[in-house]
Amino acid sequence: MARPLPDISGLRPAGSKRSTKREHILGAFLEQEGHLSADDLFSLVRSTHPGIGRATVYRTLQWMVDAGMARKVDFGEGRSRFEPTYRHPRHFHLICEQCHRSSEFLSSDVESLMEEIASARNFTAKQAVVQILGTCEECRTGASSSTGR
Amino acid sequence: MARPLPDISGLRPAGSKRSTKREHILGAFLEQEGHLSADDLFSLVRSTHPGIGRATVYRTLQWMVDAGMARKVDFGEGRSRFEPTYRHPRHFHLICEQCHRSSEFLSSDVESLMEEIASARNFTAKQAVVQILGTCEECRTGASSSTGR
DNA sequence: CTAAATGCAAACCATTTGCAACGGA
DNA sequence: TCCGTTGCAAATGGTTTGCATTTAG
Repeated sequence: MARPLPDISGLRPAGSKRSTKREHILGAFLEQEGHLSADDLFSLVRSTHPGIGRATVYRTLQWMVDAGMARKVDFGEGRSRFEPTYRHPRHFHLICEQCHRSSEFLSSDVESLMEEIASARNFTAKQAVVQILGTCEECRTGASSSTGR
Repeated sequence: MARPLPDISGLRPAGSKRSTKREHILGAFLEQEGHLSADDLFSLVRSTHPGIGRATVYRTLQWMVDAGMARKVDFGEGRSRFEPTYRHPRHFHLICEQCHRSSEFLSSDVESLMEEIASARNFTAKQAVVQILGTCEECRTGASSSTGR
Protein backbone atom coordinates (compact mmCIF):
# COMPACT_ATOMS: atom_id res chain seq x y z
CA MET A 1 0.00 0.00 0.00
CA ALA A 2 2.47 2.62 1.21
CA ARG A 3 5.11 0.97 -0.89
CA PRO A 4 7.09 3.49 -2.90
CA LEU A 5 6.55 2.73 -6.57
CA PRO A 6 9.44 2.91 -9.00
CA ASP A 7 9.43 5.55 -11.69
CA ILE A 8 8.50 3.81 -14.90
CA SER A 9 6.64 6.72 -16.40
CA GLY A 10 8.76 6.81 -19.51
CA LEU A 11 9.10 3.08 -19.96
CA ARG A 12 7.59 1.52 -23.03
CA PRO A 13 8.36 -0.99 -25.78
CA ALA A 14 9.79 0.47 -28.96
CA GLY A 15 7.22 2.04 -31.25
CA SER A 16 4.42 1.95 -28.72
CA LYS A 17 2.54 4.82 -27.14
CA ARG A 18 1.39 5.55 -23.65
CA SER A 19 -2.27 6.30 -23.39
CA THR A 20 -4.40 7.46 -20.50
CA LYS A 21 -6.15 4.13 -20.43
CA ARG A 22 -2.89 2.29 -20.16
CA GLU A 23 -1.89 4.55 -17.34
CA HIS A 24 -5.04 3.61 -15.46
CA ILE A 25 -4.54 -0.08 -16.01
CA LEU A 26 -0.89 0.12 -15.11
CA GLY A 27 -1.67 2.18 -12.00
CA ALA A 28 -4.25 -0.29 -10.77
CA PHE A 29 -1.88 -3.15 -11.45
CA LEU A 30 1.08 -1.67 -9.64
CA GLU A 31 -0.73 -0.83 -6.45
CA GLN A 32 -1.91 -4.41 -6.05
CA GLU A 33 -0.16 -6.78 -3.70
CA GLY A 34 -0.81 -10.24 -5.03
CA HIS A 35 -0.76 -12.04 -8.33
CA LEU A 36 -3.59 -10.82 -10.48
CA SER A 37 -5.31 -12.65 -13.26
CA ALA A 38 -6.26 -10.66 -16.34
CA ASP A 39 -9.85 -10.77 -15.23
CA ASP A 40 -9.03 -9.67 -11.70
CA LEU A 41 -7.35 -6.64 -13.16
CA PHE A 42 -10.18 -6.06 -15.58
CA SER A 43 -12.85 -5.85 -12.90
CA LEU A 44 -10.56 -3.80 -10.71
CA VAL A 45 -10.03 -1.28 -13.48
CA ARG A 46 -13.64 -1.46 -14.55
CA SER A 47 -14.85 -0.32 -11.14
CA THR A 48 -13.07 3.00 -11.62
CA HIS A 49 -13.02 3.33 -15.39
CA PRO A 50 -16.07 1.65 -16.92
CA GLY A 51 -15.01 2.63 -20.40
CA ILE A 52 -12.13 0.20 -20.56
CA GLY A 53 -12.64 -3.07 -22.38
CA ARG A 54 -11.41 -6.51 -21.49
CA ALA A 55 -9.30 -6.79 -24.63
CA THR A 56 -7.42 -3.66 -23.70
CA VAL A 57 -6.53 -5.12 -20.34
CA TYR A 58 -5.20 -8.25 -22.02
CA ARG A 59 -3.26 -6.16 -24.53
CA THR A 60 -1.87 -3.88 -21.86
CA LEU A 61 -0.77 -6.82 -19.77
CA GLN A 62 1.13 -8.18 -22.74
CA TRP A 63 2.58 -4.73 -23.30
CA MET A 64 3.73 -4.59 -19.68
CA VAL A 65 5.45 -7.93 -20.04
CA ASP A 66 7.19 -6.74 -23.22
CA ALA A 67 8.25 -3.57 -21.47
CA GLY A 68 9.65 -5.58 -18.60
CA MET A 69 7.25 -4.11 -16.06
CA ALA A 70 5.37 -7.32 -15.43
CA ARG A 71 6.00 -11.01 -15.39
CA LYS A 72 3.54 -13.72 -16.34
CA VAL A 73 3.21 -16.57 -13.88
CA ASP A 74 1.34 -19.80 -14.24
CA PHE A 75 0.08 -21.58 -11.16
CA GLY A 76 -1.59 -24.33 -13.13
CA GLU A 77 -5.08 -22.90 -12.68
CA GLY A 78 -5.85 -22.79 -16.36
CA ARG A 79 -5.27 -19.05 -16.57
CA SER A 80 -2.33 -16.75 -16.16
CA ARG A 81 -1.48 -14.39 -13.37
CA PHE A 82 0.80 -11.41 -13.44
CA GLU A 83 3.16 -9.78 -10.98
CA PRO A 84 5.07 -6.51 -11.13
CA THR A 85 8.69 -7.03 -11.99
CA TYR A 86 10.10 -4.41 -9.69
CA ARG A 87 9.21 -6.30 -6.55
CA HIS A 88 11.91 -8.95 -6.74
CA PRO A 89 14.25 -9.81 -9.55
CA ARG A 90 14.07 -13.56 -9.06
CA HIS A 91 11.90 -15.43 -6.68
CA PHE A 92 9.90 -18.58 -6.30
CA HIS A 93 6.44 -19.44 -5.09
CA LEU A 94 4.73 -21.31 -2.30
CA ILE A 95 1.21 -22.02 -3.47
CA CYS A 96 -1.60 -23.13 -1.21
CA GLU A 97 -3.86 -25.59 -2.95
CA GLN A 98 -6.60 -24.87 -0.42
CA CYS A 99 -7.00 -21.12 -0.58
CA HIS A 100 -5.08 -20.61 -3.83
CA ARG A 101 -3.01 -17.84 -2.34
CA SER A 102 0.66 -17.73 -2.99
CA SER A 103 3.62 -16.25 -1.23
CA GLU A 104 7.06 -15.62 -2.56
CA PHE A 105 10.48 -16.60 -1.39
CA LEU A 106 14.00 -15.80 -2.43
CA SER A 107 16.74 -18.36 -2.32
CA SER A 108 20.24 -18.13 -3.63
CA ASP A 109 20.57 -21.82 -2.84
CA VAL A 110 17.80 -22.61 -5.28
CA GLU A 111 19.35 -20.38 -7.89
CA SER A 112 22.78 -21.88 -7.70
CA LEU A 113 21.38 -25.38 -7.66
CA MET A 114 19.39 -24.65 -10.81
CA GLU A 115 22.47 -23.31 -12.55
CA GLU A 116 24.50 -26.27 -11.47
CA ILE A 117 21.93 -28.73 -12.81
CA ALA A 118 21.56 -26.90 -16.10
CA SER A 119 25.26 -26.60 -16.83
CA ALA A 120 25.84 -30.23 -15.94
CA ARG A 121 23.50 -31.04 -18.83
CA ASN A 122 24.70 -28.48 -21.33
CA PHE A 123 21.43 -26.70 -21.03
CA THR A 124 21.37 -22.93 -21.32
CA ALA A 125 19.04 -21.89 -18.52
CA LYS A 126 17.15 -18.66 -18.95
CA GLN A 127 14.65 -18.96 -16.16
CA ALA A 128 13.62 -21.34 -13.45
CA VAL A 129 10.09 -21.98 -12.30
CA VAL A 130 10.03 -23.29 -8.76
CA GLN A 131 6.72 -23.83 -7.05
CA ILE A 132 6.05 -25.60 -3.82
CA LEU A 133 2.46 -26.78 -3.71
CA GLY A 134 0.71 -27.75 -0.53
CA THR A 135 -1.17 -26.24 2.37
CA CYS A 136 -0.33 -22.97 4.06
CA GLU A 137 -0.30 -22.51 7.80
CA GLU A 138 -3.56 -20.55 7.86
CA CYS A 139 -5.46 -23.25 6.02
CA ARG A 140 -3.98 -26.01 8.12
CA THR A 141 -4.89 -24.34 11.39
CA GLY A 142 -7.99 -22.54 10.17
CA ALA A 143 -7.55 -18.77 10.12
CA SER A 144 -7.74 -15.86 7.72
CA SER A 145 -4.78 -14.04 6.31
CA SER A 146 -3.83 -10.97 4.34
CA THR A 147 -1.55 -12.62 1.84
CA GLY A 148 -2.55 -12.06 -1.74
CA ARG A 149 -2.90 -14.41 -4.63
CA MET B 1 9.99 -49.16 -26.32
CA ALA B 2 11.37 -52.36 -24.88
CA ARG B 3 10.76 -50.95 -21.45
CA PRO B 4 9.03 -53.47 -19.18
CA LEU B 5 5.67 -52.03 -18.23
CA PRO B 6 4.42 -52.37 -14.69
CA ASP B 7 1.37 -54.50 -14.00
CA ILE B 8 -1.45 -52.10 -13.41
CA SER B 9 -4.12 -54.30 -14.90
CA GLY B 10 -6.22 -54.32 -11.79
CA LEU B 11 -5.71 -50.73 -10.81
CA ARG B 12 -8.68 -48.40 -10.88
CA PRO B 13 -10.39 -45.71 -8.84
CA ALA B 14 -13.15 -46.92 -6.54
CA GLY B 15 -16.44 -47.56 -8.29
CA SER B 16 -15.06 -47.28 -11.78
CA LYS B 17 -14.92 -49.87 -14.49
CA ARG B 18 -12.30 -50.95 -16.94
CA SER B 19 -13.41 -51.00 -20.53
CA THR B 20 -11.71 -52.17 -23.68
CA LYS B 21 -11.50 -48.58 -24.88
CA ARG B 22 -9.75 -47.52 -21.75
CA GLU B 23 -7.30 -50.34 -22.17
CA HIS B 24 -6.46 -49.09 -25.63
CA ILE B 25 -6.00 -45.52 -24.48
CA LEU B 26 -3.99 -46.60 -21.50
CA GLY B 27 -1.87 -48.91 -23.62
CA ALA B 28 -1.05 -46.20 -26.13
CA PHE B 29 -0.26 -43.81 -23.32
CA LEU B 30 2.09 -46.13 -21.47
CA GLU B 31 4.21 -47.07 -24.44
CA GLN B 32 4.97 -43.45 -25.20
CA GLU B 33 8.22 -41.88 -24.16
CA GLY B 34 7.54 -38.19 -23.81
CA HIS B 35 4.92 -35.95 -22.30
CA LEU B 36 1.74 -36.21 -24.27
CA SER B 37 -0.97 -33.64 -24.59
CA ALA B 38 -4.55 -34.87 -24.58
CA ASP B 39 -4.73 -34.22 -28.28
CA ASP B 40 -1.47 -36.02 -28.97
CA LEU B 41 -2.90 -39.06 -27.29
CA PHE B 42 -6.21 -38.66 -29.07
CA SER B 43 -4.68 -38.75 -32.54
CA LEU B 44 -2.36 -41.54 -31.50
CA VAL B 45 -5.27 -43.65 -30.31
CA ARG B 46 -7.41 -42.59 -33.21
CA SER B 47 -4.97 -43.98 -35.73
CA THR B 48 -5.53 -47.46 -34.36
CA HIS B 49 -9.02 -47.21 -32.94
CA PRO B 50 -11.11 -44.75 -34.97
CA GLY B 51 -14.16 -45.37 -32.83
CA ILE B 52 -12.79 -43.58 -29.80
CA GLY B 53 -13.93 -40.03 -29.18
CA ARG B 54 -11.93 -37.09 -27.94
CA ALA B 55 -14.02 -36.75 -24.79
CA THR B 56 -13.21 -40.30 -23.82
CA VAL B 57 -9.53 -39.59 -24.06
CA TYR B 58 -9.93 -36.56 -21.80
CA ARG B 59 -12.03 -38.55 -19.36
CA THR B 60 -9.62 -41.46 -19.37
CA LEU B 61 -6.69 -39.17 -18.76
CA GLN B 62 -8.45 -37.75 -15.72
CA TRP B 63 -9.25 -41.28 -14.64
CA MET B 64 -5.58 -42.24 -14.93
CA VAL B 65 -4.60 -39.28 -12.79
CA ASP B 66 -7.18 -40.27 -10.18
CA ALA B 67 -5.91 -43.83 -10.24
CA GLY B 68 -2.38 -42.63 -9.76
CA MET B 69 -1.18 -43.99 -13.09
CA ALA B 70 -0.54 -40.61 -14.64
CA ARG B 71 0.53 -37.17 -13.61
CA LYS B 72 -0.58 -33.92 -15.18
CA VAL B 73 2.18 -31.48 -16.00
CA ASP B 74 1.93 -27.92 -17.18
CA PHE B 75 4.74 -26.46 -19.24
CA GLY B 76 3.00 -23.15 -19.70
CA GLU B 77 1.91 -23.88 -23.24
CA GLY B 78 -1.73 -23.25 -22.61
CA ARG B 79 -2.56 -26.92 -22.48
CA SER B 80 -1.72 -29.82 -20.22
CA ARG B 81 0.58 -32.71 -20.80
CA PHE B 82 0.64 -36.06 -19.07
CA GLU B 83 3.32 -38.49 -18.02
CA PRO B 84 3.10 -42.04 -16.63
CA THR B 85 3.68 -42.14 -12.91
CA TYR B 86 5.65 -45.33 -12.83
CA ARG B 87 8.66 -43.88 -14.62
CA HIS B 88 10.00 -41.87 -11.74
CA PRO B 89 8.45 -41.09 -8.41
CA ARG B 90 9.64 -37.50 -8.24
CA HIS B 91 11.51 -35.64 -10.89
CA PHE B 92 11.85 -32.23 -12.40
CA HIS B 93 11.97 -30.83 -15.91
CA LEU B 94 14.34 -29.10 -18.25
CA ILE B 95 12.21 -27.48 -20.93
CA CYS B 96 13.58 -26.13 -24.19
CA GLU B 97 11.74 -23.01 -25.24
CA GLN B 98 12.94 -23.48 -28.79
CA CYS B 99 11.84 -26.99 -29.64
CA HIS B 100 9.43 -27.43 -26.75
CA ARG B 101 10.91 -30.76 -25.83
CA SER B 102 11.53 -31.56 -22.23
CA SER B 103 13.82 -33.90 -20.41
CA GLU B 104 13.64 -35.03 -16.85
CA PHE B 105 16.11 -35.01 -14.03
CA LEU B 106 16.19 -36.39 -10.54
CA SER B 107 17.78 -34.52 -7.71
CA SER B 108 17.75 -35.30 -4.06
CA ASP B 109 19.37 -31.93 -3.49
CA VAL B 110 16.37 -30.20 -5.00
CA GLU B 111 14.05 -32.32 -2.93
CA SER B 112 15.72 -31.64 0.36
CA LEU B 113 16.03 -27.96 -0.43
CA MET B 114 12.31 -27.78 -1.15
CA GLU B 115 11.50 -29.50 2.11
CA GLU B 116 13.79 -27.24 4.00
CA ILE B 117 12.22 -24.11 2.53
CA ALA B 118 8.69 -25.31 3.16
CA SER B 119 9.22 -26.32 6.75
CA ALA B 120 11.01 -23.07 7.51
CA ARG B 121 7.75 -21.36 6.59
CA ASN B 122 5.33 -23.74 8.23
CA PHE B 123 4.10 -24.77 4.85
CA THR B 124 3.00 -28.35 4.35
CA ALA B 125 4.52 -29.25 1.01
CA LYS B 126 2.80 -31.88 -1.05
CA GLN B 127 4.54 -31.45 -4.33
CA ALA B 128 7.20 -29.31 -5.94
CA VAL B 129 7.17 -28.09 -9.50
CA VAL B 130 10.67 -27.33 -10.68
CA GLN B 131 11.22 -26.37 -14.28
CA ILE B 132 14.34 -25.00 -15.84
CA LEU B 133 13.47 -23.11 -19.00
CA GLY B 134 15.99 -22.26 -21.66
CA THR B 135 17.67 -23.77 -24.68
CA CYS B 136 18.79 -27.35 -25.04
CA GLU B 137 22.10 -28.38 -26.47
CA GLU B 138 20.61 -29.56 -29.76
CA CYS B 139 18.88 -26.26 -30.42
CA ARG B 140 21.91 -24.25 -29.45
CA THR B 141 24.21 -26.17 -31.76
CA GLY B 142 21.66 -27.07 -34.39
CA ALA B 143 20.91 -30.78 -34.52
CA SER B 144 18.02 -33.18 -34.17
CA SER B 145 17.34 -35.37 -31.19
CA SER B 146 15.25 -38.23 -30.02
CA THR B 147 14.08 -36.76 -26.75
CA GLY B 148 10.33 -36.56 -26.40
CA ARG B 149 8.10 -33.76 -25.30
C1' DC C 1 -30.25 -55.37 -14.20
C1' DT C 2 -27.84 -51.08 -12.71
C1' DA C 3 -24.44 -47.98 -12.86
C1' DA C 4 -20.55 -46.61 -15.38
C1' DA C 5 -18.64 -45.54 -19.91
C1' DT C 6 -19.03 -43.53 -24.53
C1' DG C 7 -19.72 -40.47 -28.87
C1' DC C 8 -21.21 -36.44 -30.48
C1' DA C 9 -22.20 -31.90 -30.43
C1' DA C 10 -22.94 -28.05 -27.80
C1' DA C 11 -21.23 -25.47 -23.99
C1' DC C 12 -17.44 -23.29 -21.48
C1' DC C 13 -13.74 -20.21 -20.44
C1' DA C 14 -9.60 -17.79 -20.96
C1' DT C 15 -7.49 -15.40 -24.47
C1' DT C 16 -6.95 -13.42 -29.21
C1' DT C 17 -8.25 -11.01 -33.26
C1' DG C 18 -10.80 -8.29 -37.13
C1' DC C 19 -12.37 -4.00 -37.82
C1' DA C 20 -13.90 0.60 -37.72
C1' DA C 21 -13.58 4.62 -34.67
C1' DC C 22 -10.37 7.23 -31.79
C1' DG C 23 -6.31 9.46 -29.81
C1' DG C 24 -1.40 10.56 -29.05
C1' DA C 25 3.15 12.35 -30.87
C1' DT D 1 -1.39 13.66 -40.36
C1' DC D 2 -0.02 8.91 -39.37
C1' DC D 3 0.19 5.09 -36.87
C1' DG D 4 -0.70 2.99 -32.50
C1' DT D 5 -4.77 2.16 -29.42
C1' DT D 6 -9.43 0.84 -28.14
C1' DG D 7 -14.17 -1.45 -27.76
C1' DC D 8 -16.97 -4.66 -29.27
C1' DA D 9 -18.16 -8.76 -31.01
C1' DA D 10 -16.77 -12.74 -33.19
C1' DA D 11 -13.28 -16.22 -33.49
C1' DT D 12 -10.10 -19.53 -31.21
C1' DG D 13 -8.43 -23.48 -28.90
C1' DG D 14 -8.21 -26.48 -25.06
C1' DT D 15 -11.30 -28.79 -22.10
C1' DT D 16 -15.90 -30.07 -20.15
C1' DT D 17 -20.66 -31.44 -20.20
C1' DG D 18 -25.61 -32.95 -21.46
C1' DC D 19 -27.85 -36.64 -23.25
C1' DA D 20 -29.23 -40.75 -25.38
C1' DT D 21 -26.95 -45.26 -26.16
C1' DT D 22 -23.83 -49.03 -25.15
C1' DT D 23 -21.34 -51.99 -22.06
C1' DA D 24 -19.13 -53.92 -17.85
C1' DG D 25 -19.86 -56.43 -13.62
